[in-house]
Amino acid sequence: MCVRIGELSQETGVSVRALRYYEEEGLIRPARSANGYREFGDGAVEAVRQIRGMIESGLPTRIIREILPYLDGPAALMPEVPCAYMLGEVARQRDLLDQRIRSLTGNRDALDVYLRAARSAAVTADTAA
Amino acid sequence: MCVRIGELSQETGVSVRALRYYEEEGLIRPARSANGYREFGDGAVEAVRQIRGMIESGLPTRIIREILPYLDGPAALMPEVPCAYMLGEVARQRDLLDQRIRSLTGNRDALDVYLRAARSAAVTADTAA
DNA sequence: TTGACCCCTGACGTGGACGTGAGGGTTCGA
DNA sequence: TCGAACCCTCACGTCCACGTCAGGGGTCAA
Repeated sequence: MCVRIGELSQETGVSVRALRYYEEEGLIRPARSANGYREFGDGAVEAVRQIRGMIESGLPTRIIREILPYLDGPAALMPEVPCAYMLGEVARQRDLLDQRIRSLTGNRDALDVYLRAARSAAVTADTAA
Repeated sequence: MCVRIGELSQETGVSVRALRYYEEEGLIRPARSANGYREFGDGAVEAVRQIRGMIESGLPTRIIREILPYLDGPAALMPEVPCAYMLGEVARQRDLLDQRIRSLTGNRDALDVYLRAARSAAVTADTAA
C-alpha cells in the first residue's frame, strides 16, 4: 500500500535522487511517516512513469507541473472554467509535442529505410558468396 | 551557392553560436574560405533543420553524430556490406526513437483530451451565463 | 582611412536535471 | 547491542547545449 523511496526507485528505475528532485519541483507530493520517511501511495509508480516520459520528451519541470493536474482526464476535478492563459499554454505545448513527433517520426522512418536497404544488401551479398 | 554562418543562422533561425557548436560536435562540416570563414553548401539549411529537430526531441549530439550518416537514405554511399555491429546500433537507435514517439504521442493525446474537455466546459459555462 | 558590419578563436557563464558526498537518525536481524 | 541497510537534509559537482564577453582580423562603402 505504502512504499518508501528506495522501493519506488526499484520499481520505476528512477534514481532516489531524481525522485527527491521531483518532489522539490512539486511534481509529486509523497506523505511523510512519523520518522520523516517519504511514503508513496498506489498511483506513484504510474505518476513517476508519466513524469519520466515527459522529461525524456524534453518538457521542462515547470511545464510538467502545470499540466500534470490535467493529465488524469476530464474526470479529475479541474478549475470550474479553466483560465484562458493556461489553455493557451497547454495548447502551445500540445502543438510543440506534435511538431516533435513529426520530426522524430521522419527520422525513424529514414532509419527504417536505411535498415531495410542495408539488410537486403547483406542478403544479396550472402547469396552472391 | 555558398553561404556564411550569419546567413545560415538567419535562414534556419539557429544562433551562430549553436552552429559553431554543431561543428565542434562533428554534426556539420563546413568548408573554409581563404580568410578562415566557414562556407556552407546547399544542403546545410536542411541538415541544420534535421539536427534541430533531433536535439529538440532530446537526442544527445553523440547519438545524432552516429545516426546522421544514415539519414540520407540508401542512395547515399554506404559501406559495401554494412558491419553487423553498426547495423545493431542503428536498429537500437531506431527503437529508441520509436519509444520516444510513443511516449510523446501519449502525452499529446492526453493534452488533447484535456483541451477538448476544458473547451466544452468553457462553452457550457458560457451558455449557462 | 575610417566606421560599420561581418567573421574568427578561446574561454568563462548558465540553466536544467540530476550525481555525489558529508553528516546524521532509524530499523532490524544476528 | 551492534552492524548493515535503509532513510533524511544540506550543499557542492557535473554534463549538455548553448549564451556571452574579450580580443582580434577581413571587407566594403563613404
